Amino acid sequence: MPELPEVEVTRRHIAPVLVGRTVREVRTTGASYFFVTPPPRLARALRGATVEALERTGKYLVADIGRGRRLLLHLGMTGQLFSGDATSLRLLSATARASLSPEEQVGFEPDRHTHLQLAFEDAGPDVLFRDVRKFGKVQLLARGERSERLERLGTDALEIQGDDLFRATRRRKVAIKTLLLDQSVVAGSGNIYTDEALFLACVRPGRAAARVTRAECERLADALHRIMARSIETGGSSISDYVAPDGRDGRYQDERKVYARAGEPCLRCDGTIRRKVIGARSSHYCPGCQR
DNA sequence: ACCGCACCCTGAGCGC
DNA sequence: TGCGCTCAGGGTGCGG
Repeated sequence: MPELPEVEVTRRHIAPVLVGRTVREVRTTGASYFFVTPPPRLARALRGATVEALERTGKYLVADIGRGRRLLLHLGMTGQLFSGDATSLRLLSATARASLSPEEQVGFEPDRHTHLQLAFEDAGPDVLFRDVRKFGKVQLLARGERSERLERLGTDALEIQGDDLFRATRRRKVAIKTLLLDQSVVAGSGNIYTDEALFLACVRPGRAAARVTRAECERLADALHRIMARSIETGGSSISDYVAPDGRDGRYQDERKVYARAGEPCLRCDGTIRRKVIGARSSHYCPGCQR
């Protein structure tokens, strides 16, 4: 489940493989929910284009493909953007994984979940975008075309200040967890890191947003920065499908304190981590430390 | 304006 | 062995 840190790690790995290269050939799967821009039009625009830059905004990757055009990429829940020479068992189904050792899997054969494949004019590796559940998105923006998706986004999670959070929470009855997941408030937040930030800031996820104090908002902003910066350093969390573009797994999942630890002991007090559904998302917290 | 919820999609894991 | 069920939770959009 890629959140800001996974998207940023992806950007840092894939930018050197993408920027400065000219697309020779584009392969796509058929029209679907995944393609905001219909595949034929996307392929026409990308062929011959040179990638000038790759930036991140919230969970979106935005590629400058020249002549004012931009390519928007979102990894959704199961999106994997990687280089054709990557090696990772995580790129395979569990059944295929069970029958192969890491040494046996070299490179990657595009499967039916590989929706976009770019080959380049130089002899270097292809760039592939695979997404099993197709919650990801690919969208071409023409010169000067505005993007509602990008305009909707709030302050980047790495930049957000306690005061921004405090103002956003006033008179809001929703759970603080739900508000933190709102991309128009905190761009780049996701289920794992909001749970971790709420734990670090000692705020219970189900509490009404309006009841969170200014001091707690300060702690939450600080916690988001620290947790996400640390996750980027360690290569992100590889809990289910996430894999870095070089095929390596992240290691942040080893540092998480509450996410997917229901029933296990709290690392700060003698309590037990609990799981509760808030806003249709599972939340993990320590009832002892988080008030 | 705000809130809760259904929906998009596929695969893993479970009970029977 | 396989069927049917639930769960995963990113984002959008709709009805109340």
